[in-house]
Amino acid sequence: MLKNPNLNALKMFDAAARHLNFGLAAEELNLTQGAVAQQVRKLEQELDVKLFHRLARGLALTEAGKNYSGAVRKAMKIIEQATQKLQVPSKKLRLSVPPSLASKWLVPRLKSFNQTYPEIKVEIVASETLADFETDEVDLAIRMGQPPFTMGLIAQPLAAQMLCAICNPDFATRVGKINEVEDLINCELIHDHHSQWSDFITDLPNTVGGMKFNQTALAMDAALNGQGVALVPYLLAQGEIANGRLVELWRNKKPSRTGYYIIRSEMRKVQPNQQTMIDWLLMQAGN
Amino acid sequence: MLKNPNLNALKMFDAAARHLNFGLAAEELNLTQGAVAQQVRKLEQELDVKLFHRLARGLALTEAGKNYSGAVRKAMKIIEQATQKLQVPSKKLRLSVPPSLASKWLVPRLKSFNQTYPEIKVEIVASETLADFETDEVDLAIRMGQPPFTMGLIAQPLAAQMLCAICNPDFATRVGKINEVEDLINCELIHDHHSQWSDFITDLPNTVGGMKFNQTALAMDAALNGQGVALVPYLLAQGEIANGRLVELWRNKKPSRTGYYIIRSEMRKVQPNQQTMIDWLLMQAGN
DNA sequence: TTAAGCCAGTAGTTTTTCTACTAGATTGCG
DNA sequence: CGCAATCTAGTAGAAAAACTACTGGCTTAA
Repeated sequence: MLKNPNLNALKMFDAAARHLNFGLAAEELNLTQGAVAQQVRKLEQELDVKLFHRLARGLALTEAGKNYSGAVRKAMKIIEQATQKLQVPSKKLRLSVPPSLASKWLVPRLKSFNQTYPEIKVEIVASETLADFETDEVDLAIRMGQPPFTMGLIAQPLAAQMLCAICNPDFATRVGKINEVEDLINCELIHDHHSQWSDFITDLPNTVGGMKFNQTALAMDAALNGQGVALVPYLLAQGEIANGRLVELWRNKKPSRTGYYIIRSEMRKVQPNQQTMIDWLLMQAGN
Repeated sequence: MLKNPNLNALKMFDAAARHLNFGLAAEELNLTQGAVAQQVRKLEQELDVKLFHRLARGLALTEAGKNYSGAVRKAMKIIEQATQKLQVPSKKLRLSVPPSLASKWLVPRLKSFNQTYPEIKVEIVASETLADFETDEVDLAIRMGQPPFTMGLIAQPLAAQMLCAICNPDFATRVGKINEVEDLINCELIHDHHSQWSDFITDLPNTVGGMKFNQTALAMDAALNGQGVALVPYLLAQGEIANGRLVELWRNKKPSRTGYYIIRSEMRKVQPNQQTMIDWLLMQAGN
């Protein structure tokens, strides 16, 4: 009662105030003349204020009505604009990526994306988990793993895992040529939190240490630094191998369904921006 | 559809966004939790935008929700304020007065009113007709006449008409003392649009001219100027007679119901401001 | 493990809102 | 002067919406 005008009635008042004619206002709102007249009448009762002079031909705003209509018009405009803005799909694109893929693969290439699509504002969320898909409002994600992922998500392969053993050139000359992965058993092996050495080297002594990192990117940095041999997805090392800063000692060529996947929500349909990003990612990964 | 969110649902969204809790929002709006949740859900469908993250305990605004809520809050505030202002009775008081009464009686005294009641902003509408009571949004009016006035109006006597014949002192000495009104028949008679000389002087020759004005105030001015004798309501001349600038040659002492009345609408009830004005007017008129 | 807090969902009732008309008032035109 | 056009007021009844009262499920805190 105190601060409670019926807002839908207010909208009718606004239309009526603009047209100074219930019929035209009704037309604008896809209603009948009676509906608008009735609502305005009720509004006037509710507020206990006369808003219009009813003339034989049309309406005229009262003093109070004039003041009120100004404010109401302003408020309606704000809502209208905000609503419109809401419905224009945002040009932002939030991408959730594992931290190591972000630093070693995505970020170096992102400049080219920005140059090609300057209108798309990319936001990178470095994250390992998928739980944030909803709450972080991520549009797309890249994850390591193999299908099926959680229910409600759609996965599309980006690149196979293809682990490879890498070290820097100096270290490589020290190791010499190897034939099998097992030959590396006596090198300093650098571990990350996936620590998949044991999948390839049986009888790996627990004691044999080397460093351990919680991120693959850090393991790679250590390898670049000559601190040992790291086992990392080929995708991450590709660049550094090509420019000679890393040497590929071995690569797992066995095909596997495990790999990087582009993940998106089943709920929302793909926006053009998102499709652009997906295409670009696939191209960058060589598909 | 395009620019058509249900505004009442928007109000619920606003409340929910402030409390981040449907239950509390519902309490604020005197509704149940379900009603608010339902409306917000519908609003989200309508806009095709998720506004809240539903968490196990409470709500969190989405990115879109945050933006929208800001705008909506602003709009609601505007409406709230405008509505409040609307319901505070205006401190304005619009008074419709016959032009001559305004210039010769009311305006000279208005200064004292303003000093006594500085918080009341008085607006004078000089007008002869009563038709404007509705469309001009006049709070009170003063009119010459006799009851009953138009239906729907309440009249309260302010002062009797009490016509008097006046001229300036010089002119008065020339005329000399008179016993009856008819003695004035040979003077220059000044007429206004009421032209009531003929009510008192029978056999008034049409030809006898003198000046004619469409406002009593102008007739009075002519009399002040020594251009003749005017017949005006005593109320208007009172001041000038008291200060000696006019001389009263004759006064109609016969009582009559015709006079100045304070008129107000039967519809609206008397506001305190209006009562103040009525009391002040009566006092000024000597009641 | 239980209790409490909070959202989602649903069926059914209550309330509101719309429509379709009719009536009355005023204006403009022939 | 009277007829046609234009508008608003008002009303009853139909249609639509909004609200309540619950139930169920999930999550956190004790």
